[in-house]
Amino acid sequence: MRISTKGRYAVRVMLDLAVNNTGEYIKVKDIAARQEISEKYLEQIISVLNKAGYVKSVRGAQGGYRIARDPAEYTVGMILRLTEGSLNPVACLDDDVNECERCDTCETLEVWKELAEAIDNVVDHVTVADLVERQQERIAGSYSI
Amino acid sequence: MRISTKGRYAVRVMLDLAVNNTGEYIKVKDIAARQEISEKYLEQIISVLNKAGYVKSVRGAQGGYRIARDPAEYTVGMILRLTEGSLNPVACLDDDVNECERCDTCETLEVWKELAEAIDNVVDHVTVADLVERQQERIAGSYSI
DNA sequence: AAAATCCATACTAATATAGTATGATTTGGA
DNA sequence: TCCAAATCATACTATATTAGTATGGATTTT
Repeated sequence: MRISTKGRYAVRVMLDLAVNNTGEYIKVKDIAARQEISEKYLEQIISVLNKAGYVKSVRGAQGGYRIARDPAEYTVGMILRLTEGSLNPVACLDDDVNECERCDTCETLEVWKELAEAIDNVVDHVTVADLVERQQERIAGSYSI
Repeated sequence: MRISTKGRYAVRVMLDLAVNNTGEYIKVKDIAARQEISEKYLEQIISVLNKAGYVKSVRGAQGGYRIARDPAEYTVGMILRLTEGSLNPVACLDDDVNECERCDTCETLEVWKELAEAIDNVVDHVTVADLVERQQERIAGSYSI
């Protein structure tokens, strides 16, 4: 029941791009340095975000990435599903995979449904904008100590 | 974010033992047949339940297993944590593993905390007795059609 | 003694994870 | 025009996990 680095890093990339968004394009190298993630691994992850249109890229020197739309439009759930695949705790709940014969009489399936709903309810109600806001609040708070 | 067969089968074993509990000891072979799970794989899983005292065993001919205590005393969460390990979505939340240096300033950690709470809230509030009850209701309902 | 059953451990094939490595392509600037 | 800096694409790898299978020992009833 672990979220892999791929999904977690993707969320951090989106947050990083949102926080550091000035309209300029941001280099993978800079994100990698701030987030302490391997550059090359990050390239692969951000490539997924790029293909999905979550970020915009410019190639060549002075190129980089920026977040495509308003951070409030991206939920953690969207980013995780994109990079991790389904967040359902069992394959029986995935639309495409309905191979299980026992579903009609499977008492545990109901539990996995509740679990899936609980998970969705969290990740689909936190946006990248929320994370930006929380971070700014935390930084503001740390000054007053 | 998938629950493995090990954990899911363990829940089904406990449910099977609860439903079929007559005081007699139940053979792995019978559970495996009802649940359509490999006998040998089931042996490994039930062995974990046995070592934790969730089931009682008797060896030799006419031996088998029975559920140790009242089904209401076993939550799905207990069974999953026993067989799967931590249900936390990230290792940073595990008590023993606190290696991450970034935890103090990690905005995403808060999301994983909320997620962990949501997950716990589901699995810790469904007991094996609940599953037994639901199954009996479903069977009772199917007769009246 | 034989059969049935749990118990213990080793092994394996397939897949996923978390990256590295190599190099091609594009672009701004000297 | 050419170089350096960047994205883009793909292949490779080491490790761990998953989902079992295989082998045989220990125990108990018949």
